[in-house]
Amino acid sequence: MTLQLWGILAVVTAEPPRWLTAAQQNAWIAFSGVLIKLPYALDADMRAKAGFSHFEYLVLSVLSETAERSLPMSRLASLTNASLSRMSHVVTRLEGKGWVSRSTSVDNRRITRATLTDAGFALLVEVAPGHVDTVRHLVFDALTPEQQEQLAAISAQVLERLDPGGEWPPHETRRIAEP
Amino acid sequence: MTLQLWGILAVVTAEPPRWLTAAQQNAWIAFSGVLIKLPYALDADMRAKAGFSHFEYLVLSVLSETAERSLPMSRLASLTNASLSRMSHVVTRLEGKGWVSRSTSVDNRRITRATLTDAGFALLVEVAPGHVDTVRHLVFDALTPEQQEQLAAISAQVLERLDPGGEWPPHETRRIAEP
DNA sequence: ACCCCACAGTTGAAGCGTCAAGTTGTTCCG
DNA sequence: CGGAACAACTTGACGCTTCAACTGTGGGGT
Repeated sequence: MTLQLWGILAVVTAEPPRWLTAAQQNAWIAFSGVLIKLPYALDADMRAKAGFSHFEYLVLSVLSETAERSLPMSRLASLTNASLSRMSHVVTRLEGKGWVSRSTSVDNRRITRATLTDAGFALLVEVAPGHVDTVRHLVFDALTPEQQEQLAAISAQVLERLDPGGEWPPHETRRIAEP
Repeated sequence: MTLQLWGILAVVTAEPPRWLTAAQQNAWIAFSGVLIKLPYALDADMRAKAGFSHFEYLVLSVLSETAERSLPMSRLASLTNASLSRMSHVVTRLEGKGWVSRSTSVDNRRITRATLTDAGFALLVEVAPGHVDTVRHLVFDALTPEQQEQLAAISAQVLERLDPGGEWPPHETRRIAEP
């Protein structure tokens, strides 16, 4: 097992500025390992099984859960924690592969809706169970039911710290007010 | 708070292939939010405070913890969970900024050692306390001591799943044996 | 000695995400 | 009703990571 020294500087400066406790250091070393490896593993799994990224899967998946299988770009972006710009690029790619189509909304022509095509939906049905298996295998099978609940609670509390109001995608273009 | 529907396909296929329980879904939705937002937050914090990425900080930090403030490239890569290629590029950049220097080892000329310069070390001393503050603020201050230990245990168990033997960087170039 | 192969690292192109700057379209408001 | 402000996107360039190929070195075998 490769040791992971994790952003904790061994040199203790003169005035210790509220350092981490030993227990916290242990927790942090292990946790940050998970933060790196788990997303990588999920992505690699997706690419191997389906030939596209975990994020693309997520986008298709979110679309599939809506009634019309379609969403405005900005809603899709915020649901997947992505910037609008990123979503635009991703949808362009997905469009190229024929899994999603774009269309401007009739009632508000600023809005572009991304819609899951039948091909995209079929793909998803094929791939989803395997992905769920992977998640279960990598995460939940390693944990007791109590730990699963602990994880939920811990995650919720940390999320609240990360994103108190709930607004996420680091704010997009905002025109500067000229004096 | 934006709801995050998380890779869980609403359409239940004919034969449910061992789905996730409701509790597991809750845990997964929250946890995957953390998986996305926390790395982003750490990186953003680092860029704002120091002008470089969290990963670069990590590299400098790991070097600073060694006796000689230097490591072979491959060791540095595996300690930071990076590929050798990535590390090579990163060290090139860090070298350009004057924080790290490269030198080929005398006893084994295949080996390149990356060494933290005095400037790099000074930088680290300046930046580290603020980073630790951020980690504590975003993670540990949100948790009770018991939860901190739970997080450590959960992380360790998941890590073992992700990386049973401990070998990580998804294997680099391996020359193909011709028949 | 010689050859083969594994090891350690580098390099360049391709892919994806971010950032800043556009383009339309809509609303607010005097 | 006319323009300023803003909202919803798109686009292009740039930076970082990965991937595949490449260079150079160090052991073994035979």
